[in-house]
Amino acid sequence: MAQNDRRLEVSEAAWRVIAREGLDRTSMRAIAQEMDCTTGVVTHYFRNKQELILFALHQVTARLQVSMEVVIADLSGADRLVAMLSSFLPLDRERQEILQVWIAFLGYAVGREELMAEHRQSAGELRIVIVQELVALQKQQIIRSDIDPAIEANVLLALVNGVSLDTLIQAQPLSPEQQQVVLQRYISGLACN
Amino acid sequence: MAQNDRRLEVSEAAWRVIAREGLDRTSMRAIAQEMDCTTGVVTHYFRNKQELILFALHQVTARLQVSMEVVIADLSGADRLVAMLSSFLPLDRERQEILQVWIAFLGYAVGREELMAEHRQSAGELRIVIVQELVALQKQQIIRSDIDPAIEANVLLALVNGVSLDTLIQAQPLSPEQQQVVLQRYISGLACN
DNA sequence: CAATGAATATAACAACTGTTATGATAATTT
DNA sequence: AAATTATCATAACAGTTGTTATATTCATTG
Repeated sequence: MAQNDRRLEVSEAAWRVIAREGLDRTSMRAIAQEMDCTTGVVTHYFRNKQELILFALHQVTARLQVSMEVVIADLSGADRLVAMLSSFLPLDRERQEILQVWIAFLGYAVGREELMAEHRQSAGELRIVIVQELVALQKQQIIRSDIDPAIEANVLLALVNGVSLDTLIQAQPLSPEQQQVVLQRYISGLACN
Repeated sequence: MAQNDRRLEVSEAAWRVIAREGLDRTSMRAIAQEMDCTTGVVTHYFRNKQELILFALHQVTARLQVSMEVVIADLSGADRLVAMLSSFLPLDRERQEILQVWIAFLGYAVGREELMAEHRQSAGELRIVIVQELVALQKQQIIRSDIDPAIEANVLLALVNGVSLDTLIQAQPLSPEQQQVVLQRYISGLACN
């Protein structure tokens, strides 16, 4: 579908501007300039700026979710959980850009309940996936039975988000290898004695 | 000093507007209106908006740091580390607002290296404090000697930031009690066998 | 080929932004 | 008491914003 492709082009141009210049400097005109065209294109595919922002935010979460499902396709056991969570870490340039855009969106959502609700929506969906994974690992007696999946899912996602943030705000951040080690070590701590 | 008091008033008014309406809607006029006065006050105590933003950001981190030092004053051992890190968790309304403002600033700093450098500055200072604390605990043989303080400090701060974020973006977030349990449990895992 | 509609450009709109200059008033200092 | 300065209000500025309307070009369809 060519229409959808063009919408994606606009959305990705928006990403680039956001990561490079910040969300508040990402105007309709700046996005158009990034695409080497005029605002006519942008306004033709998106009614509002809010519709554009929302679409771009959905693209961020959707892309992460797809890349996760690809990675875990042929894995099982604890490795599978590690891979699931690792797929959200900013291990390469693309995911670093996604993280930047995501943080920009999150900051923008402060004081905007409709946008914050979107974040909670996607975070909630992801949380459910993790909960199910933990339940499955418990049934397989791979992780301890005294773990509450409903809580541990929050902790695991918190660890991933925190480690991701670390790469943004720390002058001496964890290296990609260290990030994965941290995650792996924590999860191996959940294993049956 | 009355001058400084008035600057703080402006800064705190800015906080309230940011948490309520978002950073991009926090204009000079909005801040003035929040103080029930005109922009003359705002411009009199701050040259630029950037100077105001930077001052408010400093206030956020400074307030957190002071409250931390108060809490840990008469503590020692592992409890001290737990208390240090807990003081950054959004356990009450005030710290929840601080978190919101902090996230708004962080998102605003994406694409603005000068502002991001400020974040890295304060994060780096905090990290050093944690590293020193870990070294001290190692010397007292309270935590394991195979732990690398330089890395573990990042992990601990990542966990705190992640758990804090959890309360913002999860529909079913960890309760204040659970947040502290998570932290306490992780730190007790660092103890000497 | 004609016609319909999509795709893009251009321009104008009012609203809002940070900044600055200018007054007016109150407080402090000399 | 006079003078100076801090404090605050008001107004105007140029620039930017999202939005909208209109015009033009192009492709598709009947």
